[in-house]
Amino acid sequence: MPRLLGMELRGHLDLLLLGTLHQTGPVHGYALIVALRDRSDGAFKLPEGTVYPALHRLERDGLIDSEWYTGKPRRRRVYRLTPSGAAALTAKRREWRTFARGVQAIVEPDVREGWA
Amino acid sequence: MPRLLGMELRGHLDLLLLGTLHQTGPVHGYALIVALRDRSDGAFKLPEGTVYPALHRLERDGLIDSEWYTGKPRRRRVYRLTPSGAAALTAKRREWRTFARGVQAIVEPDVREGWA
DNA sequence: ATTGACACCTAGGAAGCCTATGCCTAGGTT
DNA sequence: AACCTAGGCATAGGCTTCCTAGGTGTCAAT
Repeated sequence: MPRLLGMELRGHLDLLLLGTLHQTGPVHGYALIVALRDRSDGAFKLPEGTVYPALHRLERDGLIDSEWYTGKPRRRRVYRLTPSGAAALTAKRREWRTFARGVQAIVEPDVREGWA
Repeated sequence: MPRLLGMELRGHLDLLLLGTLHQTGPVHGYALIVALRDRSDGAFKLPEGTVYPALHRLERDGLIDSEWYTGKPRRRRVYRLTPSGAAALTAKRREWRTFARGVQAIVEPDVREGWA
C-alpha cells in the first residue's frame, strides 16, 4: 500500500487565511473576508459560513488567537497570528509552491511562450 | 447572504487526472498514477484508493470513458478523454489559473514574475 | 517459494466547505 | 415609522472529497 501523501490536495483555505492575516496584521473576521476578496482581485469571495468556522478551527489549533474588541461602531473579534501560526504559514507556503509547481507541470507543460 | 463561490477551493484532483490523460492519451489507471508521480517530479504520489474511485466518478460524469483491455501482460481498464472531458479540462485549467493567481497574490504579494 | 511490482477494487470514516439560517447594530431611505 | 442594506458574528446539517485499510489476482525475479 502506498504511504501517506504528505502533500495536501485541499486545505488551501488555511494558507489563505494565515497569509492574509500576515499581510494585514490583527483584524476581525469580516475584514478578513473583504481583504481576501480585494487582494485576490475578486477570485475569493468566501462566504461567512466558510470563514468563521475556519477561524475557530485555526484558533483551536493555536495558529491564531483572538480578543473581543468592544468599541465604538460594533463589537468585533480581532484575530492575530501566533508564533506557531507564523511558522505554519511558512510551511504551508512551501507546500503551496510544491503543489502549484506540480499542477503547473501537469496542466500546462508547454509554457515555453515561444510564439514567434 | 454571499452568493455561490464559483471558484473551487478543492477538487483539483479532477484537473490533474484529466490533464494527465490529455498528455498521455489513453492509459490505464495504474499508469496514470505513475505518470502523475513522474511528471510532477514526485510531488503527487496518489494512492490507488484515491485514483480509482476518482476515475469511476469521472466516468460516471461522462468526462472519460473506458474499455477493458484483455491482452498480453495483464488485464487493464483503459481510460480515454471524452469530448465533454476535454471541454471540462479547458474550463478547469482556466479555473486553476484564476485560483493560482489568487493564492499567489495573497501568499507572496512581493513576486511579480507572473507565471500565468 | 517468496518477494515485489503491477493492476484492479471497495467500504468506511474523517475532514473540509458551503448553504441556509439565526441574531444583533448602525445608517440611510421612504 | 417602517424598511433596507451593510456590517458583524455564529451554528447546524449536508454533501463531497480524499485517504486508510483492507481485499483479489498476475507476473517476473531471486
